[in-house]
Amino acid sequence: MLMQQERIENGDGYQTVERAFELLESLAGGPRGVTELAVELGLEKSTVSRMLKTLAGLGYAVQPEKRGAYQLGPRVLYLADRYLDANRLIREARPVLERLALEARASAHLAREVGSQFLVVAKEASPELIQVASAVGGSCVPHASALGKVLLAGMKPALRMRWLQEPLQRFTEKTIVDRAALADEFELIERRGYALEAGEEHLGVGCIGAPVRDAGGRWIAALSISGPLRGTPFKLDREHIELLLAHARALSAALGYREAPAAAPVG
Amino acid sequence: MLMQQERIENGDGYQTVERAFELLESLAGGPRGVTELAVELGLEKSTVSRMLKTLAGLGYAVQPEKRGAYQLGPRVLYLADRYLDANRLIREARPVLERLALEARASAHLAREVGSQFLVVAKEASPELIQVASAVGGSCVPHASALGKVLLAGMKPALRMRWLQEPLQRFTEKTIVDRAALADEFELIERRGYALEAGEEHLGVGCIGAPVRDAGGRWIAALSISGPLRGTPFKLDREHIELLLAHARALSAALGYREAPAAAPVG
DNA sequence: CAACACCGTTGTTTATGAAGGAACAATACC
DNA sequence: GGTATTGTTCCTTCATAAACAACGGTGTTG
Repeated sequence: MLMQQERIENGDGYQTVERAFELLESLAGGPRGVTELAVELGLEKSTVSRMLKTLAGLGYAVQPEKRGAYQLGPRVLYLADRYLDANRLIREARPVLERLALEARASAHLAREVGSQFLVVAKEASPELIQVASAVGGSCVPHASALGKVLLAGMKPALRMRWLQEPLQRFTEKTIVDRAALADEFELIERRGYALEAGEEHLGVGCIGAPVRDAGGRWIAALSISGPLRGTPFKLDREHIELLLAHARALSAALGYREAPAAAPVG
Repeated sequence: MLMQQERIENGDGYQTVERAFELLESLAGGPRGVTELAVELGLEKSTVSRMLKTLAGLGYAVQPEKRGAYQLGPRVLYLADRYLDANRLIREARPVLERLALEARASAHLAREVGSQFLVVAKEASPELIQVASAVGGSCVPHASALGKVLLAGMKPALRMRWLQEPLQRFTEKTIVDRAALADEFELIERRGYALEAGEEHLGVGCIGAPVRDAGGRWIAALSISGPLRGTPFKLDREHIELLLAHARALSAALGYREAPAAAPVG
């Protein structure tokens, strides 16, 4: 097969499979025609046509009408359904996210460490018209998002180091790129039990993050609410922090975490 | 590449892609090792190992620990999320299914025609311990399930014929395989507005199906409750039929369907 | 109404990239 | 400490996927 295009990262990994998923993820953006996709991905029309036919045969794509455009097929639901079945965290989180988004009038997200990334594994969009865009399955920045900072703060310092080895990218003037300042930040988050982020990743967008604990008390995931800092009811204030913490505690409880009984008041 | 195994259906379709998805769907059943999968699918260990690495690189599989077994990755959630975004029917159906399953104490399903199949596109498991097994993304039998019969009953007779061309498979002694009897059945379903099925596909399992209508009144999907005919509160009785119909009407209304005003009583 | 432009599909050919087989490195288990 | 089993990596080979061009539709336009 002649590869007229540049093949940069071909260390290993099945080229054909990678292309199939590229195609599928393009389809995820809405119905697409063969020619359109071929141009978008720099492939041959015939390749795309045959690939889509394969995907359609498997149910991961559908072609509503003969000789027409393709779109995502319902078989993707099967995989997701099975994934959720195996992940108690996400299953338990769904209703919590729904209530949280509604009450906070902000977008609610759940993230956790998967492989070597921090990924958003569930979300509920804000009921407000204006909301921050995000996608399930996307990754989040370790040092510049409330979700990432909570996940890092919950790790043993040795593990945390491995996440902060690479240079810390600066997204805005508020991004914390100083390692000493970040260390203080983690200490603060661990002590207070929540993280704040105001424009560190995107200017004008704020986020509050809180840990989700498993039965052993470990911080295994992060729950957050986020939204524009102006124009919606969402604010980085005490009320929203308490609301988030309440729901994070509820989710932790659903996972079997029992809070330590409050210390008896002295005297 | 030497294909020592029989390659029966290789008309077209990318072999590598088909294998990748076979692998993924195997993983959907739970964590699997490389060797295990290789045996299960009749592939070479090396092939499976490389394929899984590719899938892991894309996020569709994960290997929780080095040199360990693989499982499904969170990227599958992304595709499903986008699919749902594009499908108002399923989005609106989810809360309806939840309530319906809880109130009927039975499994609730939503099915529709996709490509050339009737597929379950959403479900909510029964709150009862004993429940019928089913999977989102699976297909349902046109002539022997309540879902299938409702979908067929809602079609124009000409279209319906195309679904019933092949010989009608008999699953149990109750399966309707006589075409005249089936025609009567469709007429009945259309008149009553719901379908009953008792052991036609699996002995001991019953199902009630009702149509979901779009704004134009067309039957675009089928909603159902199903469960064992003994051992749970689920029954094929008037109470459950009315419950299902109420939720099906609610879903239709959410999709913009306005019921015709009841005819004024005569006299 | 014919000519055109566009789309998705389908042959055919070729060398590329995936499959095979075996050896390799880690574990876990006697 | 040996042994069995796991997942990974080499290397060779040829079957397979990519390219390219021609085809058969559909809708549009002069």
